[in-house]
Amino acid sequence: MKNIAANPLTQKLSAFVALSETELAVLERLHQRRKSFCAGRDLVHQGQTKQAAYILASGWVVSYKIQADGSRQIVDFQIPGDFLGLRSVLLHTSDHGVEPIVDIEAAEVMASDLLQAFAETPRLATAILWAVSRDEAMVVEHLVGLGRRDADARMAHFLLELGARLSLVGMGSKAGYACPLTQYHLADALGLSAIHVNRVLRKLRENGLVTFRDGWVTFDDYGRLIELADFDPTYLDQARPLLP
Amino acid sequence: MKNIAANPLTQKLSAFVALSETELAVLERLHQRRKSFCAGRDLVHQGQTKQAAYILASGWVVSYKIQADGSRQIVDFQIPGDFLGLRSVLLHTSDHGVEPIVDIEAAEVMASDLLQAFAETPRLATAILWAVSRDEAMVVEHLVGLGRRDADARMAHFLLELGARLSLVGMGSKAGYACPLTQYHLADALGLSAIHVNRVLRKLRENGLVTFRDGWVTFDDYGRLIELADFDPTYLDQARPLLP
DNA sequence: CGTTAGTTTGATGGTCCTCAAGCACTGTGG
DNA sequence: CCACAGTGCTTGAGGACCATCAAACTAACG
Repeated sequence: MKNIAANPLTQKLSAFVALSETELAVLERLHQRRKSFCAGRDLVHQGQTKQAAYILASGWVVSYKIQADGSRQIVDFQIPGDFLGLRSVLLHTSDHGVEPIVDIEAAEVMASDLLQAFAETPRLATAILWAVSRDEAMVVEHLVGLGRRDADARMAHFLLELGARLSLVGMGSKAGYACPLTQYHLADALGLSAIHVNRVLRKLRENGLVTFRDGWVTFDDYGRLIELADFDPTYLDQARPLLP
Repeated sequence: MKNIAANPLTQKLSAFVALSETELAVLERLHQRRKSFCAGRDLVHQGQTKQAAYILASGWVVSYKIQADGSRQIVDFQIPGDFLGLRSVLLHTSDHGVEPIVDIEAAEVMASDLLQAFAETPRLATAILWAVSRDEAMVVEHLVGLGRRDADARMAHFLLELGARLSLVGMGSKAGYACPLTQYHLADALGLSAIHVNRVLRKLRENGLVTFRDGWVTFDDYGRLIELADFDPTYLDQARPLLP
């Protein structure tokens, strides 16, 4: 038996599909072309036409769009095990920018690598498509939050979802997680001003729900936080494996 | 030469890929299992576990999520040529509801039909993946609008995007388009109250930008509307075909 | 030890929500 | 034919939520 959680993508997929030796090997092969990028230097520029897709191996990344007036909307954060820039490859042009929040390592994957892997192992293909669909579902949930949740519920939901995602790759639990985001990141993700983010965080902390401080998120009352956020982890937290 | 625009999906894809006879035939075959559904009766319920995917042949459809407090957020509208419920098939459970706005016709497609079509015609597979990626890009743009645009720009952007999509299937132009949506639909899509939607529409109309009235959208000043909305149709309006 | 990035607090005001009510149009049944 | 209910559109008044401006504070870093 190999080391099951050699990389975070494998770990994530293993939670939902029992992977065979062959499939584990294919996943490992996808991780070969490792590259490092340092924090703050855009990995992909908005509007860039030629680029590859990546699998994030370590570190945090942010995907965002800049408006004409200079304001920024963060679409999603990527954590280890997530794909970067898949859509950009298909559209042949990137509609958004991608920036490492901390120094990261990522494996470059060509469209051809992926197609070959799919042809070899159909079950793996299904697992990866599941992961991509899950990412899409998260974006939709994010959209709902921006449209129909007030600032408190939005923040609560965001912190809970991030916690659930991190748990899947062994970087978090119902107690909390390490988090390199600044309040400015939260503001740009949640469609709020950084000032209001600060007030919301204070309120949640004073109400004994969750603490965001010194690069660490602590759930003080997981149950009440879920209630406030109307958080339904179904789409993240598949109860049983999708494939036999 | 066959009738090129036998169905709206073919018409949409033809704008970006020169399709061969074989590919046209495969697309036609996907449309075989036609079904009709009447307005207002949910096609897919939020949380439903078993269902198929569809290609919309005629009519308008809305995808939405209902919150615990009863409020509704519309994620997207589908128009002829669009896919319905593709993600739900992969996730094995629907995270959103799907409701026809008017009486519609849709072709049911099984996952297996799609996979077979992909295997037969790789170029068609790429074209369809492009269409799916474009849908995703629209959801992202919608998210940005909710997070970072004020009500006026949001409305302007929405009406412009819809116009561009409809033009691709021959149902609209830079002059305007027929539109069966109510102001309540707009409110639920844009994260506003119906009352505020009404005021915004009045303002846009009085400023000579766009008129939304009696089931018809008329662009009174396309250029200024684009400027107000910061609308960039790149992601919808591929300048040159993606494939030779 | 000044600079910079990030956090915190206060004051003021605008955007947009909520409540309330009226109007126009359509279809229904007495 | 007319009362009626239902749906969708329109307008007004008051107020909540959150943005903006201004400024102080901390910690890290060269």
